[in-house]
Amino acid sequence: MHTVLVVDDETDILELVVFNLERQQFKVLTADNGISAVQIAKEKIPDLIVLDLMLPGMDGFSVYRELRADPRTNSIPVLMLTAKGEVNDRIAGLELGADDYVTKPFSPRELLLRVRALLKRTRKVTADASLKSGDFLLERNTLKLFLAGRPVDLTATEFKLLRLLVEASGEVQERDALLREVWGYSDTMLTRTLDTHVKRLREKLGKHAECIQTVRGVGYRFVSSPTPA
Amino acid sequence: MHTVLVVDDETDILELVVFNLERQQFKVLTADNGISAVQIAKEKIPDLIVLDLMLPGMDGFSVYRELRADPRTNSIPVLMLTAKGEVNDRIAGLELGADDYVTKPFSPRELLLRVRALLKRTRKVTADASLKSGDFLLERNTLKLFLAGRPVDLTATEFKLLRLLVEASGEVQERDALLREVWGYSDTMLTRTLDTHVKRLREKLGKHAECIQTVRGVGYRFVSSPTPA
DNA sequence: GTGCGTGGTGACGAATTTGTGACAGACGGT
DNA sequence: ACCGTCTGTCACAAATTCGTCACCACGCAC
Repeated sequence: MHTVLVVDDETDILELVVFNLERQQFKVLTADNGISAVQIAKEKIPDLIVLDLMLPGMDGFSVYRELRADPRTNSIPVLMLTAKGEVNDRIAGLELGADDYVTKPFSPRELLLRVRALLKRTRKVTADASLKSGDFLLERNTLKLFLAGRPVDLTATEFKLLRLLVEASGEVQERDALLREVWGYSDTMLTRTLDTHVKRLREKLGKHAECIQTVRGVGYRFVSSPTPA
Repeated sequence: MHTVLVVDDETDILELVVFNLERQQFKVLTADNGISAVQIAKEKIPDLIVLDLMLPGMDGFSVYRELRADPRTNSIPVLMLTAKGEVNDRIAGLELGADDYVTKPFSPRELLLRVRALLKRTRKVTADASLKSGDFLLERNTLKLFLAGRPVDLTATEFKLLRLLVEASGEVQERDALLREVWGYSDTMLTRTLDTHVKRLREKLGKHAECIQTVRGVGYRFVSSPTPA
């Protein structure tokens, strides 16, 4: 199940819909009027935003720029939608960084297909904007950690470290890379510094300590749901 | 730098080009005639395939299906390209699973932009092409081996060894070569070290142990589907 | 069957790599 | 200056990995 924010002028409302990838159907979840689309996006963090460029009294492009400016929304794929079919406009949209661009008139089916394609493509990247497993919640965007609802204080270094690990969730991050990215280029760091910080992170992660797996001889890896062996 | 395979009829050739994401330029690498596009794709494993549907004497859709049918190419994003501008055709393309669809006439710049967008989106996914064959899935980044879905932890050396074998799937790798590439140049390794590691690998491979065949007097060979012969 | 050469196996100790607790300096706020 | 926190470092413990060896098993030629 995916959440898609549709910023449209057809109905003159902003719709937060759930898109069922299998059944290929939209379903309106909430409909708020008078609230900025950008506002909603930042709160709801949808998986995809369908942005109509022909908004009344509003420049679609500037909405887009706002979305890209905020860390919470800047990685959400955007499908632009417009009546303008001119090549120039299509280029402008794509050049800005839109992930796709559909021009009216289009069949609902085509839009659906493009949405599906986009969701499929970006699922892994955006699906877990915030990682959750049980009482463990790591907000990727704000980079705050919650355990059982309670926020956990992370120091700056721990933050950087955890962030690198989480952003490459599932992949092994080499010790060298971590040292370089967290502490800057330093060959001075020949010691157990990294290990110590990993230890401290694990302490704060409590029973979720296993989420940070050590890969001997290589580095560390973050996994949301630790698989035994 | 990305490799893009362009299957086009404009020039009547198949072009393997390198796409410079920063400078936004294509550059023809090789141009072979008379060779199946699918063939090239399977050999070169490009990062992206631009597929013209209006190939002479050839159905673009069937090329597409062939690409999707092979494990080596089935994860490569495909951008379809055609003169057919009808909605139905666009739907057909997207429905098949194409990652994008551009209709002629289009400005070269727009194509470039779409290519860039696609590469950007799929970079991370395809960059770490994981080796797959049968039940095997060897993820380079993760340093993990999946057997029928279940993760198997490999040590650094085991991984190097298996990787070499799998990458040359089907071919015999000589003992010397393996020793050299895994352990560096070493004539010191006159012992049973390689054998031991092969043994350990086979243990971890479980019932797939037979996939690593020993070729007496020469070396080892990896085969995805061991033939009893 | 016997003998030779090559590969397989289990065990073991050394080497390498990580985890841990403690500690002292640095930094910032009061 | 005082105090608490954050950080890097160290010495040492614990955990794995790795190479080696002795020994066994198998295939092949005779």
